[in-house]
Amino acid sequence: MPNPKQKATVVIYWHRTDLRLHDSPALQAALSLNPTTFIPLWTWDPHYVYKSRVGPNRWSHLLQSQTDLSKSYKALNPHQKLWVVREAPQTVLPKLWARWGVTHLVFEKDCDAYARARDEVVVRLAEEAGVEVIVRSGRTLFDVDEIVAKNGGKATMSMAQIEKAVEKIGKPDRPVDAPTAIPDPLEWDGMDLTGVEEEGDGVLEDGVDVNSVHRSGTDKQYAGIMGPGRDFGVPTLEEIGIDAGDVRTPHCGGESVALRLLARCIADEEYIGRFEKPNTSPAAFEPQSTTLLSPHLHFGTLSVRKFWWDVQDVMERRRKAKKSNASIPTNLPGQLLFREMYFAAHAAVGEPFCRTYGNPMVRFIDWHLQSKSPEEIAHGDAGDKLYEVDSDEAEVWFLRWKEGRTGFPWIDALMRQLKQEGWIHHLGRHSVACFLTRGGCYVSWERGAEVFEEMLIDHETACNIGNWMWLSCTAFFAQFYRCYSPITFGKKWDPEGNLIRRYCPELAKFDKKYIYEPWRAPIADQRKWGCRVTGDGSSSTNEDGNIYPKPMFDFDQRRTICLDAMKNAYHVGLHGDDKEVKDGSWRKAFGLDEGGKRPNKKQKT
DNA sequence: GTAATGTTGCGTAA
DNA sequence: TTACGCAACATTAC
Repeated sequence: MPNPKQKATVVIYWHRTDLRLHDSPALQAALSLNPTTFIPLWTWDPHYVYKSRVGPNRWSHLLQSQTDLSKSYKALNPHQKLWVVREAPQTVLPKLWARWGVTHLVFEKDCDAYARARDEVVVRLAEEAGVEVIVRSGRTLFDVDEIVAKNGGKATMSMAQIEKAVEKIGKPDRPVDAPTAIPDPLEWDGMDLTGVEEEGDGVLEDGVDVNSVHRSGTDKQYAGIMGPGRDFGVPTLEEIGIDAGDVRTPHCGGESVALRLLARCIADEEYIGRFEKPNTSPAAFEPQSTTLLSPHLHFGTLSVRKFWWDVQDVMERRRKAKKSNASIPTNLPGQLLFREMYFAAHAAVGEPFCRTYGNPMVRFIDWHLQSKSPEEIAHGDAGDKLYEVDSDEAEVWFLRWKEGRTGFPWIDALMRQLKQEGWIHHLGRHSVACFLTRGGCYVSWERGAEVFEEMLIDHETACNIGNWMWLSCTAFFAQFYRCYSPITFGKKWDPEGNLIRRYCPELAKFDKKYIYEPWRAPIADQRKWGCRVTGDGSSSTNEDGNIYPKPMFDFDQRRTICLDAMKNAYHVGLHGDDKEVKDGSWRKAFGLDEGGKRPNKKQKT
């Protein structure tokens, strides 16, 4: 119990990447302060909420996770909840410290580039205000800064490197217990922030207005600092301005869901022990072939260390029973190590990690729809598009890819599953990413990463960017001659085409002989099966009834063109931080004309 | 320096 | 089902 003679200990626990109570080292550190007052807080983060595009499915997942956490707090202490404050942390936290008499700020370490910049500001302001800051690692198996240090300060670029680096650190810590009691917040009069939103204008010292979107008037998300009910409640979809009908994912968020899901996976010891990612089917749905735990790792509704150790314990029991386990990197612990690898690479490179421009670790390729430079965008010279439209044809391909109307059913089914449900299997992501970049459209991986960022419920910046680099052969992986076919690859897993029938229902009656290449079906059969293959997919019916688009290009032709172009780009050998990339002279190195168009000549081999 | 290796390719032959 | 050529990258082990 707190000693009444001592100064009150008023602790804000700032939830960000950790919407859970179980195995949270930072939460444990906060509670071990033995607070007289404890305030579990969520601040509306302008980066998460506005800058990055978040689709309805991920929004829904976030709000479900917050609701679940809030309930768990309430179950431990009826006066408690997750207190949601609708303002950017950099501007609102100092106001809260003053108003609530805060002595300590505690949070889980976040090494994403934008988060580090944000947290540096917050920590500096806390020091100025005399608030003690406590930070603990817990989002990853290891402190990623320590991984980077053990890798010689360099980005971890391969499984071998990450394995060596973590070997030097040892085993991840075992999970810590969830709290069994939570101290009270302030009395309501103390919590009430009436008038606080008017204090200050929300602009940081360097002139950056982190709350501009709040006040823009075009966004409904800011209904006062305490929310429309003036009770710090978790926002509703309506408050965010999302139509509930747009939330179509069947996957649910929240710590309690995560722990149930994990327990169900762990109970199947054969599945856990023998799991090998490349042997799980990208075409499986209901049930999917993998664990579906990735969204919970993203929101921190599941502790990655609990996942790791629950799996390790199963494998240990199997070893003792003389049963064999799959090994790194294809097994479950291997999957978690890939996550560490991408986090550590992001931590080592910092802000340029998320793009090509200025990024030393990424190859520069003469993609279509290349990103404009940050300077152009910052100066407002970029116009309405943040990428260069060097080819109208490629932009059409990109939009058709995004909307799932390429005319290749395997690609379209996956992209429609992604849009509807916010999740597709890892190998499905490989298929569509290869198709958009080096194995079809030759469109910049950055365009694809943006679409995934918007649509995936498990979107994790480091993993998403890293995987797009991998698939586009710009970093981590270089065997660009291994190209996924939009026809063969799916067929290998799903010869009946059940995934296609599910997500492209207009093709549901097609014979399996044509399901991956419906344009080859005779017209009479197309009529019989109730869907004509014609047009570009801009509408789903015509006077003949249902229609499905013709393929938007000859894949074999495009594969050859892309392969030659990749060979040439590797020969040119530029990287994101080379001066030719910064000053635009890369076009000359690639033999492109002034308008950036490709001359019709054979590429150098 | 050379050879082996790298979570997850495809098409063809046996 | 397995093996190999395809045309060939980067890293690591030796």
